[in-house]
Amino acid sequence: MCVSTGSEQNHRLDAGTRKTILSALRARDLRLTEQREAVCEAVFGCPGHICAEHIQETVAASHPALKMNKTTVYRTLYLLMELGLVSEHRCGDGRAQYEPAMRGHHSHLICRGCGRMLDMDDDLALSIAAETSRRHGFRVELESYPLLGWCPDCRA
Amino acid sequence: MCVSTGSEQNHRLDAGTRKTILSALRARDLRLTEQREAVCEAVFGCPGHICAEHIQETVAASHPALKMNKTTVYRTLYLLMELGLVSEHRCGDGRAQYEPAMRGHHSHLICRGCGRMLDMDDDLALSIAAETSRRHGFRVELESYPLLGWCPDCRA
DNA sequence: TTTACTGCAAATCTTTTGCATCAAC
DNA sequence: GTTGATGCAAAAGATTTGCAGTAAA
Repeated sequence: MCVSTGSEQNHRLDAGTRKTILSALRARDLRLTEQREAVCEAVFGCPGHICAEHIQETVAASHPALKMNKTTVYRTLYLLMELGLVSEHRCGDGRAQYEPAMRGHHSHLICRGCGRMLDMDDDLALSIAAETSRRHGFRVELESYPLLGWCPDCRA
Repeated sequence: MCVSTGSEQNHRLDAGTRKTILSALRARDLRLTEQREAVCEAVFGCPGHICAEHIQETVAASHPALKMNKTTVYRTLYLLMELGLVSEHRCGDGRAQYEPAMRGHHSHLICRGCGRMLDMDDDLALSIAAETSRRHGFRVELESYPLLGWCPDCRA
């Protein structure tokens, strides 16, 4: 199952995001090809998480003329992770989920019922992180990995 | 990588656990074969979580004469889950982890560095759930969805 | 003209399934 | 003897890798 928390948005990358990606690539003498840009559009344009297969489908829909092999999707995701631009979430059914690494500095709650993504209070997130660190020495990455559960509407 | 959080204990099943398993099987007209008993010994004798491959290794070590196919391990685990005796956690690297279901509904921390799965203090998990509910009306499912981050060893 | 990037196919790795055989009640 | 359980091999599904060809600087 691919988790996407709303309608698809296959627009272009916004200028700031594109510039960030471009300079991260340039710093390593790497290139921003059409395929890479299309993968970025899919990942950065998705409001929630997106899996490799869904990325390929999204690109196929928004760039019908562009050849896009599944291997290229995986290689691009790996590269974006190395660059620190995208984070990977391997959980649940065998499919990894991807999302922008810098998506907000706030944490999210994702409802398993309606798929809605809620923003968590920053100080709640901070206190969870602080307490987990204090007790276990473990640094949770709440910004990258949302808490899943049930929203008030779906708790019924 | 198989995650096991302590030394191996390949004893027999304790009488109470064995009886629970036996009656769950009998209630469905199923049998407690040597293979099934050996898988149960591995899972219930492991202080932490154990993966399918590690179960097979454990059984091979403790029951050298017993034939034990990987398929049987998976089928037995599936059965034990159906019976509600074992729970499965698919997270981190592609390998599912198993543990006795009645070992409490505790929550986990998964390290993005080494893939290790740590148990979270129950009262920490409870207080996170309570606070998230109080502030957002959101019921987090920490038992099913672990927190990801970095363990003490990998924080360096 | 060098070096990166892509597509294709094949390989991996974990888990599942089909089927014939075996064993428990 | 039924019916359930196992082993083996092969399939399935997601991801990775090898390699030759393509394209960007």
